[in-house]
Amino acid sequence: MTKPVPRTRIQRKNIALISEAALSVFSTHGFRGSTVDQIAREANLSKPNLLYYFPSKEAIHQHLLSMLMDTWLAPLKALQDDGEPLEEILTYMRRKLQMSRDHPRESRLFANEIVQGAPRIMDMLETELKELVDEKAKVIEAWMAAGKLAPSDPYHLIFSIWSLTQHYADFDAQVHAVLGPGHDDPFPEAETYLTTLFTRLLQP
Amino acid sequence: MTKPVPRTRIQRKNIALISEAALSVFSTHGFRGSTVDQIAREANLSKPNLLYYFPSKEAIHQHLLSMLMDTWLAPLKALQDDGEPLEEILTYMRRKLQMSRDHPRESRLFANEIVQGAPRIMDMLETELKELVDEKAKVIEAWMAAGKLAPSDPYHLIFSIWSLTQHYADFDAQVHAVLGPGHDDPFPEAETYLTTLFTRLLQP
DNA sequence: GTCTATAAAATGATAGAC
DNA sequence: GTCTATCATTTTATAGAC
Repeated sequence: MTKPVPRTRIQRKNIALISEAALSVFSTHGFRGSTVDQIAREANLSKPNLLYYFPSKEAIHQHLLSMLMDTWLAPLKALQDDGEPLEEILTYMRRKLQMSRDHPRESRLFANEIVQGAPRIMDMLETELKELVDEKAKVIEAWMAAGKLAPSDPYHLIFSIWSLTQHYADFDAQVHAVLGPGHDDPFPEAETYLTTLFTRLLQP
Repeated sequence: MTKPVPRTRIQRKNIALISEAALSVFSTHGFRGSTVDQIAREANLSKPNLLYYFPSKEAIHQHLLSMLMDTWLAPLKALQDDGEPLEEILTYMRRKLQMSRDHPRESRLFANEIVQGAPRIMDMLETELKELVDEKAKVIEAWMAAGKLAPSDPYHLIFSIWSLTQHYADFDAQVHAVLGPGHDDPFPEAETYLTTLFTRLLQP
């Protein structure tokens, strides 16, 4: 589905250029709403030249999604079995919030795909993502059973961290519309708010 | 932008048919990802017949968005100044969660639009929505100042209710992928989880 | 590797008969 | 009001020169 590993310097450079441009375009307009022309312009390449590196629009999209899946899952992977429970959860939340701030396009790329039923990514959700969440849910459950965290549903706890942190990237347009033009960067306030929220929820 | 008020019975029926079909299609594929043909098929009308009732694809989309904005805002409008503060917030959360369960297409219609930068709806967000949130944020702030709720940021409190409840509609595909095929309806668990969350956060 | 030109299909919208 | 036929444009993708 994706191109073989790039060999030459020029191939690496152009594939990186295309990936960067495609991330901007797909995250803003969704898969169907994006055109190869748009991506080519954004990458400063001609359309046929772009299609020399990827066989189709779908291949670019697939390449992006699988390339970014690791970044997407890294914060949850970093949740440490042997850490201090509440601090581990708060650190996970903060890393996710930081990703929303630093990589909003990546977040919206996945958001677009999932809101539309995840047709091109369902496989990865049912395998990679589910297995990771199952594993970490067990860790959280053990913490709760040991009385180190107040009891609640570990799956919905993870969903709530996703939704609360990704909201500031995915629904950025709405957040800014509601807070108004005079408002500063909402992320510092969000971090304070979410720290309080999870501390009060989880402190035994 | 939208058609004038329908006069005859047949007009009312067909406009309702088209709106229903368009809601399904737009909420699943986004504006650009949807085709007039798809909507027409879903409504059991020919494409020219559909375009007899609406001048363009964009007009159908606009019609839907403004028609549904009231439903979308109703739960927050119902937040009562003179109610018991924690109960009012919990009731608002439950109504939003119920909307995610009963009207997931409406939720995804707005989610698609906002994730893509809200190009066709920004006006409403900056006026109608902002004014309503400003008003209710003041009510919540007054409750906190009076010691009836634990202090926190009222805007981010509202954002958190939106993100947590809409997550179960907008990211439904992911929720089901992670919970697995053997899992029941996640809404009852979600309601329990979110009740605990907001109670622990807000109880003075 | 990159370009111009263009094929082939999809899509939004209209004309005009009934 | 509804249909068939069709136009105009956009869009994905390819051919072939350089």
